[in-house]
Amino acid sequence: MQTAVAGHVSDGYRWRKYGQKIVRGNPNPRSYYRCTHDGCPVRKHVEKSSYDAKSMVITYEGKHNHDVPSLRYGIDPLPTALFIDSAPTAPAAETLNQHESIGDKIPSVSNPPEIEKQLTGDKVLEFGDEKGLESAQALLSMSCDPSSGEEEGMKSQLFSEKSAAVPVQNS
DNA sequence: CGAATTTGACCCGCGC
DNA sequence: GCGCGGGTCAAATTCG
Repeated sequence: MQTAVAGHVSDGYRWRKYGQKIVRGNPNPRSYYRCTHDGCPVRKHVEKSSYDAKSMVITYEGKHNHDVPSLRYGIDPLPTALFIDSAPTAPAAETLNQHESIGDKIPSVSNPPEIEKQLTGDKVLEFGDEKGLESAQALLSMSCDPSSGEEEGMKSQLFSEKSAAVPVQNS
């Protein structure tokens, strides 16, 4: 599954994975993506929540200085699928400390995907387990897309020129 | 053939 | 001053 992701437009933009690393406090690997667009400095870090494999933390750095390459995905607002927390990574890290030995428990807990079904709606359900990650990125990114973005309030949190970590719940 | 993903190693920064 | 962690870059391999 190498050439599947980049070619795939998760949020209207194309991302090239340039690295992956296991970070302390998270049993799950963190993936590093960069926008493949010419001259676009945007970077994106994607990692699963430390204790909830169904939650994803997507951190955006920078802002796209170009238009969306292709918008053929019905960019409908999916606020219900978006979970913007004011303190995204912090709680995750703290929670992790409480479960030092959850290394084996996490995978077990990731079985019941019913909760996110209600939260994420239908779109995410179309994706498989791993595909779900991409769907999360799509949902997240679509909402903060500069072209479709209308709510400056939300844009401020996600794009403000700073990094925005957004925990997304999906399967 | 070209583009993208994966894995490993190296470098930089921060904390103790 | 040393150690640890995080992040980025580069090379190799694989798929479309």
